[in-house]
Amino acid sequence: MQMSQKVESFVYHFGEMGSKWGFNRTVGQIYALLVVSDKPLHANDISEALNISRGNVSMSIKELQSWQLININHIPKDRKEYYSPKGSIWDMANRVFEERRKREIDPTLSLLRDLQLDSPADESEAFAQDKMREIHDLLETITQWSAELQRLDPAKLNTLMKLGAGVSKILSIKDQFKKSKVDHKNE
Amino acid sequence: MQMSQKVESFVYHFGEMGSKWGFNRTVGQIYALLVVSDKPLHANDISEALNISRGNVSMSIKELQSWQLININHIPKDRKEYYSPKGSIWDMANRVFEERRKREIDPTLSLLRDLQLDSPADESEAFAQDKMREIHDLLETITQWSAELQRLDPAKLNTLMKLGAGVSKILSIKDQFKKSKVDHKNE
DNA sequence: ATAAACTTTCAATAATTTCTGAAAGTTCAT
DNA sequence: ATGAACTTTCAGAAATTATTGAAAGTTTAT
Repeated sequence: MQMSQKVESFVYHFGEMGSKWGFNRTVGQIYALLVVSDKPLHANDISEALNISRGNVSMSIKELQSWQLININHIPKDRKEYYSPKGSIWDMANRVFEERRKREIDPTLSLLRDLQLDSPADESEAFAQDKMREIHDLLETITQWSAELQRLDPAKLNTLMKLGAGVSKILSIKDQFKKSKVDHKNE
Repeated sequence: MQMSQKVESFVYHFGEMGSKWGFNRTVGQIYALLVVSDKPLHANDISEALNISRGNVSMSIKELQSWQLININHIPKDRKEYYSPKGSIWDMANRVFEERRKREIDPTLSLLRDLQLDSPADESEAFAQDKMREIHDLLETITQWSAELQRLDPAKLNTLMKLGAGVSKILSIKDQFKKSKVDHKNE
């Protein structure tokens, strides 16, 4: 399998970035390749296109499955497994956020909760525990927000953004709304 | 310098997690230590508390500076540099988001823009380019949203969350508001 | 100008992560 | 039950990333 110049740039770039997004280079490349392919690919296609060993493809596919990022398809009369990306691009982003949250935020939240449990032994420990609580609260807020954002469908989100209406604008609309209700009462 | 048991757990955990958040173990540990310390620390304090070489402390401090996460303080009559975390916990989170955006999203956006420039050579390239555009749009939306969120002060954000009002709730308020304006007209 | 008290640099080394490929495992048709 | 066509596993090799510590650099006081 030959990649076009464009696809190649994309795939390699995604490989480099992928490692910053929580999975390794190969996993990133494979996923990128699957996303821009107009048909599902089998392991040998992938191994050949990306010049990586068959074993590596197998491991990476497994990793992608653990992130729930791919589907496995079968073609009648063909014993091979064909892989394709699961869901929309928006779904992908959600999965990645979700998975990262599980791996990176949840354990921290749970540790911080534990460390709050018993009371500080002295002044400096009180200070430390206070900071830990701050971080805990922040992480919890972030977690809640991201859950909210995931609940929104992307079309709605996009329309809002395109209108130039950011969160602050929405918040001010909320204020106006409250105000407007008060005005009603005062009429 | 001796760390209390609690601080030690926190610092080591932060070290492990740090590596997932874009900086390495040592950098994470140092930052965590500075955050929970009630006074600024100098390089030897850090080196001793964390059992890492003096050189490593120097490199890591430099890294933290590049993330704009620490302040350098001086104490009269003392030649040493004393380090402390810069800004609030919320500021820290913003810095980390911001820095990661620069390193992880911006380069991708710029590549994807470039790849859109010339028109597809064939059908399959058209498909690929279309997917790339989708990803581009998504990343742009995320970037805009995160910019908006950063503009909000944390207190406001927190109050909103505590009220149980997520984004979707706010959006529905927005709808009600629009509706209410229409009602006015029809009155 | 010197020396003391620091910080920074960087080549060598250590630790960690990723990748390969041969061998073992699985599934299916006959 | 066998073998063909696949996939998975995993020990060792390769690549990458982090750390040390000695030497060089900087700053300040005298």
